[in-house]
Amino acid sequence: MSTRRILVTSALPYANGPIHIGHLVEYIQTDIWVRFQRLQGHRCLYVCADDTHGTAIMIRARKEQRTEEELIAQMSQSHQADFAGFDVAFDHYGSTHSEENRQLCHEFWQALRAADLVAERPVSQLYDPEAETFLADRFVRGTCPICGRHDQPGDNCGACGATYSPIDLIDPKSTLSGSTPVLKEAMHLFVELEKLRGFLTEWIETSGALQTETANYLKGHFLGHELRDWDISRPAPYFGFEIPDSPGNYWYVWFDAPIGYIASTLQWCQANGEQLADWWKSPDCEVHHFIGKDITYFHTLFWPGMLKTAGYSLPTKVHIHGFLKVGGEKMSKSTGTLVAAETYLKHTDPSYLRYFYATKLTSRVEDLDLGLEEFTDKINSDLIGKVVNLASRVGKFASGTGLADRYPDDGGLFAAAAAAGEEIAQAYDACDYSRAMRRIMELADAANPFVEHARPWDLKKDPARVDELRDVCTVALNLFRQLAIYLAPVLPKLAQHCGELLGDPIVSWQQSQTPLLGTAVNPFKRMMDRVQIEDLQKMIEDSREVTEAATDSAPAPTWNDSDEPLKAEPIAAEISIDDFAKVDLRIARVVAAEHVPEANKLLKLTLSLGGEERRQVFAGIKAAYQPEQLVGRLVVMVANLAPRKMRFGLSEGMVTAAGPGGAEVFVLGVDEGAQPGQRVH
RNA sequence: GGCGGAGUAGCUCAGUUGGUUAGAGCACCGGCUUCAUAAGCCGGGUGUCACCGGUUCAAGUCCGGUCUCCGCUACCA
Repeated sequence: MSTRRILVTSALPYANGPIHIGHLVEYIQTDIWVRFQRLQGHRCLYVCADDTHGTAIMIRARKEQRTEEELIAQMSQSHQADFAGFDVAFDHYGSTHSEENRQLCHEFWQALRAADLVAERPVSQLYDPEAETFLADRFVRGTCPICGRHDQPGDNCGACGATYSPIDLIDPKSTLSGSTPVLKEAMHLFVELEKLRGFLTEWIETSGALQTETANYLKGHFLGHELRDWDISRPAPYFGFEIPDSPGNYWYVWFDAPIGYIASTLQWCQANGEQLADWWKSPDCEVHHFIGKDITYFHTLFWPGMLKTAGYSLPTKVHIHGFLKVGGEKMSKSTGTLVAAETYLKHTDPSYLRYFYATKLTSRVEDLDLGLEEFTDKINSDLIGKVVNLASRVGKFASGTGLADRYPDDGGLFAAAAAAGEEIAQAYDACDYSRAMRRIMELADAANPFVEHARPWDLKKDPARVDELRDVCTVALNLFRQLAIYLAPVLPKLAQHCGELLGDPIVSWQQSQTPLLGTAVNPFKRMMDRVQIEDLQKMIEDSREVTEAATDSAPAPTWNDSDEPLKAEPIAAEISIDDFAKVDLRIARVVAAEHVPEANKLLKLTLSLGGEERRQVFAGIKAAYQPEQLVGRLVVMVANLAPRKMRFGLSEGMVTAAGPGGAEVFVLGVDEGAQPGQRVH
C-alpha cells in the first residue's frame, strides 16, 4: 500500500466554555482515525484550534471585566488540558485569533472579491443602546408574534415552533442589558453563494466527500432553492478581525473559523520547516474534516465554496457524526448528564470513554447513546474480562518462561486473527469503529478458550513440562498482543503497556501479522481497572452540583413546581371533544367592577363580549382583587352557563380562575391581541 | 408539513449482491474450572425480523402502502 499524506481536523471548539463528553465524541473519533492511519504507516497531520471570535466572547469578557485575549488564552489552556487528559493528541493546537489566521482571511477575502462574489447592502438589526452592540438573535427575547408566548428566543418560538426574525418579536428585550433594543441599519457584506451553485452541486453529488444522507440533506434543503447570500460581516463592536477594505466591519466568526484550520497548519509548518502548500494545495494530500451534524452546512457549502475560490484543496471527506445522548435523553445540566471533561477525569478512566465511543461509532450521521449500565458492562466484559484478562492470566507464568523461539501450534488462532486485520483496518478507515470493535472482540472470545484448554496452571506444577508452559504463554501473549495492536488507535495506553510487558513497543499495524518470539517477558503489571458504576453515578452527581453553582452568575429560569395542586384535585374523568365543545368559553372585557356591600366574597362584574353584548357576573374573587384592578382587563368566561339567580341579582356566566380560593385566586388572562367575543377553542 | 434516518431475542446490535433450521455480545439459568482484575470454559433461544399487500421456486433482504420513534427544517459558534 502506498503511503498517504493526510491532513485531519476536528471542529474548532468555541472558547466560551469547557469541553464536555459530548464534544469528546468528535475528538476521540478523530484521534482514533489519526492514530490508525499512522499505525498504517501513513503521514498524518492532526490540527485543531480554539474558535475565539464573535459576540459571545466579547460579551463574556466584558462581563468578567477582562480582555478577550485573557479570556481566550485561559480557555485555550483549559481545552488543551482536557484533550490531553483523553489522549487526544494534536500535532498543533492553534487559535483563530492569530496573525497567521488574519493573513489567510485576508487572502481568502481578496479571492472572493476578485471572483466578484461579494455584495454589499444594508441590514436592519436590533441594537442594544445600553450595551452599545448589535444583538445576535440569541441575545434577544420577547413575545412570539405567532402564538403570543412570552419570553421566547429571537429566532424561533420554543412553544409553537414558528421561526421569525427578532425584529418581529413583540416587546423585545436585550438579554445583555434588559433594555429595549432599537432597530438600526448597518452595511453588511455578503458572499453570493448562488453564483457557486454549479460547482457546489457537482461537488456534493460527485466528489464522494459526503455521506449519502448528508448529500441528500443538502440537495433537499439548500440546493432545492436559490442559495441565500451569506452575511459574513458584522459591524463594530465585534471581537474579530476588521475587514481591511471595509473599516468598521468585522468578519463574522464563521468566516474566519474554518480558515483557522489552515492557519493552524501554517503555524505547524513554520515550526517544522514544512510548506503549507504541500498540505493544502497538493493533489497528493487528502484533507479530512471531522465535524458534528450541527455545523454541516458551514462545512459542506460555504467552506468548499471558499476553498475553491481561494485555490485550496477541497475536503477529501467531511466525516459527520451525530450527537451524544445520555440515558436516551439529551444531555442536560439539570440532570447532570452534561459532564465536563474535567469532571469525568476526576471520577474515572478516559480509556473507558474512548472504547465505549468506539463501540458506538459508525460511518453514519447517527446519534449515540451513553447508558451507565451499558458503559459499565462493555468495559468490564470486553476490556477487562476478555482482553486484559488474557494477559493477566498467563502473565505470572510468562515472566518466568519468556517467549518461545518458534511459534507453537495454536490451532490456527494467530493466523486467523492476522487475517482479520485487513477487515478491521477497513472498518477503521471507513470510520466504522463499531464494526472494528466487534471483530476484535470476536478474536478475544476465541483466544480465551485456548488458555482454558491448555491449562497452564497444571503445566506449571510439573518442571518437566516447562516448554509446554512456555508455548502456552507464547500463544496467549501473542494473541493478546494482536488485540492490543488492533485496539491501539482506541487504547494507546493499553498498547503501551503491552509494549512494556513484552519489551517491544507497538508502532505499526504490521506487527499484528507476525508473532513476537524469543524474548523475555517483564513482570505483569495491572493494565486497567474495572469500572464501578458508583463512580459514574458520582460523576453525574458531581456534574449536577457544579452546574447548579455555576448558574448563580447567569440565572436561568428554573421550574420546581409542587405536585400538591394535582394531588388536591385529581384530573377529572375523560371527556370527548364533543363534551368540551358544549362549554362555550369566550374572551370578555371587564367594563365595570364593583363591590357588593352585603357580600363577603363576591364582586359584581360587567363583562363586554364586544359590541353591545353585556353580561353581569358575580365572581367570588373579592379577597384577591380590587375592582379597579380588573376594569379594562380581558378575561375568559363561560358564556353559555345557565344564568343563576343569586341573592344580589342574576349571574349570567362564570369567570374562569385557578387557585384554592380566598386570596389565592388567579383570574385567567389571555395574551395580547385577543378580542372580546372570541371563542376559546 | 417537508426532508433524512430507524424499527431484528429482555438490552446493545450484526445480518454483504434475496437462497439451507435468523446470529453475536451482554443479561439470565444449569454445570465445570481456579491461572487471572468475583475473571474463564461448556451447555441452554418457540424472536409474529413493526404492520398490510405485492414480485419470486425462494423475502429480514426487492417493490408499494400503513404505523411508531428519532433527527433536521439555514442569517444559531
